[in-house]
Amino acid sequence: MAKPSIPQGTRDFGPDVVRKRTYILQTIRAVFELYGFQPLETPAMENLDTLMGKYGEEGDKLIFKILNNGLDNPAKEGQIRADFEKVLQGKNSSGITERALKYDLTIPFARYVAMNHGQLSFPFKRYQIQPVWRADRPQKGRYREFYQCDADVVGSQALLNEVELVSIYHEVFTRLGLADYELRINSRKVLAALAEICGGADRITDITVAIDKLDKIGPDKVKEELSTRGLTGDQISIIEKYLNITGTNEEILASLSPLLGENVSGKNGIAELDKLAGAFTSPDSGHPTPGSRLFIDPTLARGLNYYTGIIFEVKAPARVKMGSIGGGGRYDDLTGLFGVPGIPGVGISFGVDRIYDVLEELQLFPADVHVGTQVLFFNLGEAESAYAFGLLGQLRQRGVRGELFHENSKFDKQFKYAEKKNIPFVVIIGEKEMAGNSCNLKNLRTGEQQTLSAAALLQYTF
RNA sequence: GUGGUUAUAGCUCAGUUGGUUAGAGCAUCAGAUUGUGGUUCUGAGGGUCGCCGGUUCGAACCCGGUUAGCCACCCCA
Repeated sequence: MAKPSIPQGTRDFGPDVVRKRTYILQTIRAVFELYGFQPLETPAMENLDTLMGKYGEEGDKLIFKILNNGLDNPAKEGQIRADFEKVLQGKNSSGITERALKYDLTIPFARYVAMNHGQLSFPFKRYQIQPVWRADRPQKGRYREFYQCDADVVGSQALLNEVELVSIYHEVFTRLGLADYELRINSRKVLAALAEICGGADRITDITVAIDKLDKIGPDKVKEELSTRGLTGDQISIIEKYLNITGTNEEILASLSPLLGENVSGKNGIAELDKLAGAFTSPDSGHPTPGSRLFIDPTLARGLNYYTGIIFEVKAPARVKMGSIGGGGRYDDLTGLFGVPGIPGVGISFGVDRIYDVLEELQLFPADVHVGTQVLFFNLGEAESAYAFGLLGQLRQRGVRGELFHENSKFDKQFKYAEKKNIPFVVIIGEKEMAGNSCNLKNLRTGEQQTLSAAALLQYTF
């Protein structure tokens, strides 16, 4: 038997890692609940045609497809060979594969809303915490199986939703100790206006793909790329002006207006950005005030082309080298893809695995995430352990997490077990203590030891 | 999907131009220590050098392939 292994880009999570991940997930879940979102889960796999074509050309390639069963059925051999020929030509492949692992949580959610819109009361606010899969090559901060935590509101056009989602981001990252995260916002309407002015609405993808790379490749390379994508010198010089816009949020908006304000879409986009950023400038509203962490970034584009309004992207603090740890945006008509038009929505996503890596690197996990067992009873022999076992049972009834060491081993070994499991207290009961109905309680963090009566132990606050 | 790089004990890593029986630290186990660990000392176990093939009298080392990790590109959380 060959050495066992797991598929590329997947991971096992040991006890310590699960505890830390749970800490992150619980923090996010608690904030979602705090804002009135309700849980939803969807299957690991979807029908392939639910997913195909929703994530752009690149996205389609990254969908994990599931092979149909029964391909080795001799009776169907001819048909299957013909189907496989189609696959080789990149055509319809339902004879070979018709299911796939889900690629994100937003499209399955849209599919769910489209299927159940008759039963849902709108606006419907749902959160979803589940793994997704991408057939990407693994590297830093990139896995083939990873968790997303999404919160979406559908059935409402109000900008108040965007405001609340910004508050959620702020609340979560503050609770996680990542107070110096950066939340960048932009509007697809502004980008659409830019495209309309520079060669037409259908150029929006060419333009956004190029300008999104600004901070990575620099302005000259961006101009180069725009040129190879067929934009004229005049158009590029408008985009150059657009890219040169910097400053505070107010300054950026003031510079955008003369450039795009004549365009209806541009005007709307600018007004929405203004309203959203302005919602957090009043210090005594009682709500989280992420004003200082909220940056309008005209170069933010985001790849998913179903976004139509405000778009979000969260960047880890600059002191760690990690890309985006969250993102989202408004989409006018996601369920329209599934035959139910007219349901607008807006949502955000947290990338738990990347957040984990960031917290690890910055050592921001609280020390007590590792505490499982609170108290360990030493095993000093048959009679002693039977006595200890009784006390342990009573403590457990009080909700104290405890264990009795499984064997009468050397102290050394029992201490090391406690240390390894990060158990803060041990109880040592020998012949003497048993006879006196007492016990020794040792705090391993401080090294202090006290002798208590059995009754006092049962009342002790661990 | 493209490119670079790495793979030696449970972990972190040495290993000379290719040369006899592949090493260290930590960890584990046993003992010094019969009821108070983390210090110290002594000893022990543990490796088909990622996998497959080739060159060679001889391969951990050179060559080809393959798998996996890491990194970058594309793209993205």
